[in-house]
Amino acid sequence: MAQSETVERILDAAEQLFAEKGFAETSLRLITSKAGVNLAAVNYHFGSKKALIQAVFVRFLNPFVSSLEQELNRREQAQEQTPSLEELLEMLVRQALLVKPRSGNDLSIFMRLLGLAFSQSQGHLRKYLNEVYGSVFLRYMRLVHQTAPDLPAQELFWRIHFMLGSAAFTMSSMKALRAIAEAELGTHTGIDQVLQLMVPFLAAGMRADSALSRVDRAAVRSEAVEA
Amino acid sequence: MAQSETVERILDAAEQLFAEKGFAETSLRLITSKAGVNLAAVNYHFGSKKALIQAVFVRFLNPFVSSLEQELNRREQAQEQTPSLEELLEMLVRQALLVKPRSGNDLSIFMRLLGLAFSQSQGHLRKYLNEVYGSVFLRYMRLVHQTAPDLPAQELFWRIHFMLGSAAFTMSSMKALRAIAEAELGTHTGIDQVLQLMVPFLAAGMRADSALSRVDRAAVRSEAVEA
DNA sequence: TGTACATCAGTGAACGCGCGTTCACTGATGTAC
DNA sequence: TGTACATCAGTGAACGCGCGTTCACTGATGTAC
Repeated sequence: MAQSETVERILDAAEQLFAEKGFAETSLRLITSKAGVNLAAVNYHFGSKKALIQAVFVRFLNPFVSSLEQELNRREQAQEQTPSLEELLEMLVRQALLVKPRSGNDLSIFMRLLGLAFSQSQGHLRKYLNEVYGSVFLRYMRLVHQTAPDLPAQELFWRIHFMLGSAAFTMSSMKALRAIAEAELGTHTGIDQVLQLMVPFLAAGMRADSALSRVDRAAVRSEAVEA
Repeated sequence: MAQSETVERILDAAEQLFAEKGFAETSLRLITSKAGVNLAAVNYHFGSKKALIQAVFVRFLNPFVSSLEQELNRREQAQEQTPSLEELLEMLVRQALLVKPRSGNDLSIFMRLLGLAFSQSQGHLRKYLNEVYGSVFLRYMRLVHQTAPDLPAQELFWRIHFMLGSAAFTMSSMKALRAIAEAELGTHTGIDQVLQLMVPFLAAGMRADSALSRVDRAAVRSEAVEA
């Protein structure tokens, strides 16, 4: 077998099976038999199952994150005005849709893995992803913060995680939900459409009146009226 | 041991361990040793691990759902006007906070299990919960639909699942997120506060302008102007 | 009142299975002299 | 040009482990006659 075509075959099979069944439920025997390679090859090339999981994520997150980083750089150098929340969310959607399909349903695999990374990750993965991509994530979050400068930090924190939850859950259940929608409503919805539907929902949620500072701002307003 | 105190001890231990580690990662040996009962007792009393998982959910969902059902009945008989979306969401929050604590941190266990039920359920559980609680769920959803009668059915479907995602993710990560918030922001946030923060976020998301019918309604408005 | 039997919660030990990992080995290719 | 050695991708079989489940059994309590 030509120099390490094996590695690619393992990554391809693992990526697809992880997306279908999750990490714990996918055995190395299943991966290697689907890939048509020897069982021991995973530990030979990657060292362990944990390392294989990380390698799968790196392979598909690297293009995504570096393309996101380039867009952030471009915006910074062009000194464009601070993007709106909708623009920021659509930036993510665009990067996601740009991910070059290796096979046909690659986008749905990508979605599901992204969702799993947050909801089913076992600590080691979360820690690893944070080490590798944490700085870009922070940079993006700073821009999100700028779109809601008056929101109390505490409320911003929770709303960001409400958004994250919507996205992670939707993406990890994307395939099933699309099937249900088609069966119950008779409407076929593309993955890109679902992501586009998410943008106004999340943006409106972020823009909702603060539940924490409502009292404060009412006080501020009445002071202004008195003056 | 008095008549089936064993059953309660198993349920208590299982409930807590499932919430801490998830279903697959919690072995029967761990559960029975924490409960101080014999390993074989689980299969004697429940039949299988799957049946134990279902029993755990039934025990804590039954009071929650039947109390929700009573409130729905009460509203229907009093012929109150259709509740607003905020009222509907707060109804859930209230039922959740009402769940009588068996032990100290029972509410956080309840939250986490509810979140896991959606994000980590292995089919058999989802199917079972749908059979048992599906009708109440549908009844509640019909009320949600009434708060947004003009939203296209397709968009309603997806927005409901965006809400579900926010809630499930937040609840299943509640403990970790509250710890992070406390470490990074120095603010202690109660579970009830987090749920209250979620209400305006979700309600605003549901109320956002429809991305699907935007064009249609713009057309309707311009027709009205012309007339 | 006493004896025989049935029921049932609970037990201790073992079973079979699938898992991730390890290990000695092969065979092809490259490198040094 | 030929020989000896090193490197390295890949292999087949086995190892040890923890898992859910099963099974024969115990001992207490209830029931029938």
